[in-house]
Amino acid sequence: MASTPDRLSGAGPSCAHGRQSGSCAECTVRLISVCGALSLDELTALERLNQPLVLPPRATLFGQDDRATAVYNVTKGALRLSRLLPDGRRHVLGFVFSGDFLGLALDDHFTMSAEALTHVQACRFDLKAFRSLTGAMPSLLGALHARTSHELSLAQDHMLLLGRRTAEERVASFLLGLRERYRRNGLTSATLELPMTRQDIADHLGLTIETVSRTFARFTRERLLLDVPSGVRVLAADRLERLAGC
Amino acid sequence: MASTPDRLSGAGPSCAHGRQSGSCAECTVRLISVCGALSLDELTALERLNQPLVLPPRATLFGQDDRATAVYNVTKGALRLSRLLPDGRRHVLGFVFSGDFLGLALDDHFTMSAEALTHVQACRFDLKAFRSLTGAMPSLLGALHARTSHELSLAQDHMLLLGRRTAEERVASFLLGLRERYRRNGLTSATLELPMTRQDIADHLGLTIETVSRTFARFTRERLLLDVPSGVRVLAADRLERLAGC
DNA sequence: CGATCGGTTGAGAGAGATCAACGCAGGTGG
DNA sequence: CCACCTGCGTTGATCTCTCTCAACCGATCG
Repeated sequence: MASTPDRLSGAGPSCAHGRQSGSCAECTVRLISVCGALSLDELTALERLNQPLVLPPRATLFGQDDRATAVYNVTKGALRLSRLLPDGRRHVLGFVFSGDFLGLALDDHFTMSAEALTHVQACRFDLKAFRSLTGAMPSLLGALHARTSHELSLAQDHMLLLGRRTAEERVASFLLGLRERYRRNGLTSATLELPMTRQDIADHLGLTIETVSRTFARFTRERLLLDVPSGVRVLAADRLERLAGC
Repeated sequence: MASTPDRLSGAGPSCAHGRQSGSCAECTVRLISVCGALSLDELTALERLNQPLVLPPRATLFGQDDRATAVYNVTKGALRLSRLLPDGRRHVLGFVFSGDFLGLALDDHFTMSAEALTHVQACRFDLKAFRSLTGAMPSLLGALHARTSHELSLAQDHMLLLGRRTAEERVASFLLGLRERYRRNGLTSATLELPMTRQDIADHLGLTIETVSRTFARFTRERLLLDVPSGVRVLAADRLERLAGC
């Protein structure tokens, strides 16, 4: 089946997605991104700093403990944010999609790595230049702060999930959260693309790959999900919501 | 249960408490707080907004879903930040001590409640006034952003703990984290005050009260800790660190 | 065609949850 | 002063959900 909008941006023939060819003002992700907080003048200033980049799947945008020299705005594709422990255990902090901003580090060093799950397009901004820009643009700083606060809130939700929820609730909640996110980004398809592996999901939900696999299998067996290539289709969102437990 | 023994008692500005006698410039927690980012002039402007308040133990500073009308800077005591789920499960997001700033909400509504564990003193700032102040003071906004970013980073650490660590590692890591925190606040005693209950710790670490109690008992049995009134004394920080696993 | 990777499934084990009993301190009221 | 209650913590016995270990499948690739 030829699925509807394939990934997160239109992929139209005009190739006007992302920022590769058009200007920031025409950017498809502008309104859902931090850039949306800027005036046209400010946008132009920001645009001068933009160094467009593309990444193939599996490429690393930045690594844990790397020196932070830039911030990024993703315009196409998906990335995985993860932390590795000395003993090999891994935690996937989350996934990053079109319109998401990333790269803010505490003390000029990243505490996580970002790896492309798909073909990725992003705007790169040199950190120093970006810093001086935020200094001159309170609205940009405000937008960044709002975004960070929002992420903190999401992190708190996730802590509750990790600390108090069963495997079933975690997977259901993950799927619904992803759906909601795609929806906010303009993708309303019932088919959930899952660019990440089962292992990624497991490391995100604090489970093992086997438990994730079994839970997906059970959901499919119980007609909550339908397996489709490169993702799943949600058949019974209401029942899934009940399972997720709020 | 949601019974609140003492609701935030009206603390008149004339009362001799809060950060009362001294000025912000002399405040003991200034240097470890957001106020540290301000110039003296800015500090004076902030100080005019300050409504000092005190809370007895068990009092609620603000409740989950309350309308956010103020932000706070804790100058004395400890509070617990928690979220309650419809089904009764609770998650303790963390604990707040002297020098900590709290009250930032996403959309003017809190997503958590804050309850005093001890006698608490805090500076209250009306949200509207505080907002207009941050608008005029980029340095304050920057300090807030830095703080939120730091909290996000802590939340990410905690996610890893909740998702991938054993009960023993969680408790050890909790104790060391608390010790480090006290230390940064100038408290170097080997005795760790534990103003929170075992249940609070359990809800913070994603464990049950029984598991927390058993783990404390094991640590005591193995001479890692010594029970003292209202806390513990760390006897073997090195071994505790090994148990915490980085 | 073997090798590798991602995913699935089964059997058994174990860490932590659950259920239950009990101890102790502080408060309250007779 | 004692009886009673409540909140907090500890400890024991048992259960169960998830992990661990292992085998296997299909797709992809050099």
